[in-house]
Amino acid sequence: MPSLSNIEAFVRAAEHGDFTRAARKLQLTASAVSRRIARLEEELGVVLFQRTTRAMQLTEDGRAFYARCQRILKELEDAKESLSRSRHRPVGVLRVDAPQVIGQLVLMPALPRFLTAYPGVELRLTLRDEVVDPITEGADVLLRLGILEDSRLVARKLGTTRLLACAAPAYLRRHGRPETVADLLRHNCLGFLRESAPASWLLHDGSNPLSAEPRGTFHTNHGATLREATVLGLGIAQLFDFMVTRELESGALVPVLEEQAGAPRPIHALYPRGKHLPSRVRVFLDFVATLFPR
Amino acid sequence: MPSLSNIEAFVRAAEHGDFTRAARKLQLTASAVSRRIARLEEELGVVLFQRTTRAMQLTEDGRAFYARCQRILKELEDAKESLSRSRHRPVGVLRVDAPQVIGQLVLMPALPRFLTAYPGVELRLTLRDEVVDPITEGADVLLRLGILEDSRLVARKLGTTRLLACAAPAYLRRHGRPETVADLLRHNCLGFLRESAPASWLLHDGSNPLSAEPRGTFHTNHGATLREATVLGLGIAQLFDFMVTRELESGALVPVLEEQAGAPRPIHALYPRGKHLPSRVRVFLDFVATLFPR
DNA sequence: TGTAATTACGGGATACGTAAAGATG
DNA sequence: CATCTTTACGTATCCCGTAATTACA
Repeated sequence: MPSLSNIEAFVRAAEHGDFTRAARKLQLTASAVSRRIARLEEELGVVLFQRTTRAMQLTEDGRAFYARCQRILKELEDAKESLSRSRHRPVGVLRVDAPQVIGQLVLMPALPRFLTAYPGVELRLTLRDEVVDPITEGADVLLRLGILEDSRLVARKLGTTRLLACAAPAYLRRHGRPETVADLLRHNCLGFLRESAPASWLLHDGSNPLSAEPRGTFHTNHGATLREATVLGLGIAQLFDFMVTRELESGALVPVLEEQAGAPRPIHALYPRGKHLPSRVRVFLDFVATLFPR
Repeated sequence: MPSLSNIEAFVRAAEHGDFTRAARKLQLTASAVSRRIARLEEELGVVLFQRTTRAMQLTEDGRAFYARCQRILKELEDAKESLSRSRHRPVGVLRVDAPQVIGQLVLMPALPRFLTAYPGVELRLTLRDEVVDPITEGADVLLRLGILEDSRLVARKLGTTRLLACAAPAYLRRHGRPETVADLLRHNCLGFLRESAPASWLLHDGSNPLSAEPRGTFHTNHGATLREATVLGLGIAQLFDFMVTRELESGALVPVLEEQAGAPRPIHALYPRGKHLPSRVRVFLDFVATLFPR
């Protein structure tokens, strides 16, 4: 791999047709430029300049290489330039939209760290589970569970999550522990309300995915509340793993039908395609990427 | 200017998502990779990776920079690759076509140096002054005086030349020295035969270019012979400067009407546009470029 | 607890500037 | 003769590897 500083010396020398002037441009001595080019020639195994002791001109190899190097140097300049635009201290309004459970249970606990690190940022966090048009919503970043196809958006995967059926130990002592999906019919299955109807549980039976309707005595559209109901022993609920990390550790909840749990779903951050991202969006994306285990 | 080795470390690390594996690929230690990336980040003033002590992932800045660097590295690879194809020892038939005077008086004296340097090259040199189609001719390189427009060819400028009116001192003693263009009518002006008619002399009178018909008693289509006729005192002839360097130094010829000499004309080497040049062509182009003073 | 990134340290290679030499227009 | 490239030499810098440290899974 040739060194960039050598290439730079070569390009400047080719431009000026003169090592001495190239050296001035590069804040170096002519001696250094001469040696850089000699090193580059050695590395490439090719003569780049035809020299006399007084002057020099490009060889054909030199011409071909020069044209390419010029482009490469320019592209590198561009790459640096586009980064430098991102070095501003992030400021301004940042609109983030997320599902309630993620917002309340994952985002919120970590937010003080983010807001302290970037005091110039004003975060407007909307939490809701209805699917609305993300663009007309006017959000800068959307967090979404599962797969969302939208060619206007770039999806950055943050991690994966699974729905786990859980229950309180007290509930299981009273009602027994379901061992098959069919057993669920004899249990109080709590559902997450979507469009005012409980959402189906997603499971699988060996090889095939299957869904089961939660026919229990309590349903809510509020994730944290559903979790509390489960902890209190009201029944069995399907909850996202990140919602119950602490409860599983402490034993407040235990998993049920683990082998029949549904497929893992990705968690994505979505943001507009194309144009250069404002700093506040960039740093927020980097921030949320730290919140989900790989 | 960031160092390429740092960029390379960054790209490999981004590809593998892992400093340790990147280090293996690069035949380095993880420590070195870590420091290279740290240096790069410092230079750019930007964080490229989000690290924990056990893992790392790209930041948004890192992603943007990665995409560009990948392209840059690939282009550099290509540039080296195209050079390496030129490292073969030049061999094969090289067809060169040139005007007679250039061939005989400039090329020929230097040819031993070229042919000794590249013993694998078989040079077929055609000398003629008729303008024929250069492509159907099948030449690899054409040397041409003046401007030749042909979009199928690349023109590389080798130098410039001027037509100088010259005469032998003995001739001038006998016939006097012309001081104006009009004086030429009273002199024996020797012409270069083109299409069996003497070519006009190209001069200028102060600001405007003008041509004069050489109405003398000897004309030839053979440059060296025209020069010899002039040295022998037959008359005045317009000769290219490179034809008479030695004669002017030795005093065998002296310039006449120097102020009225025509405009300098470029000397070009022409070769096919596009495709990769064979080594024999490349080295010949570099060789002829040394034959004419800048 | 093991693995992976980081840091401290010492040695060695590398690349610079100064200065002198060589060469060409 | 002046200028530009190259080379010789001494030095300073940079960068690597080894090994110890830290932190996360």
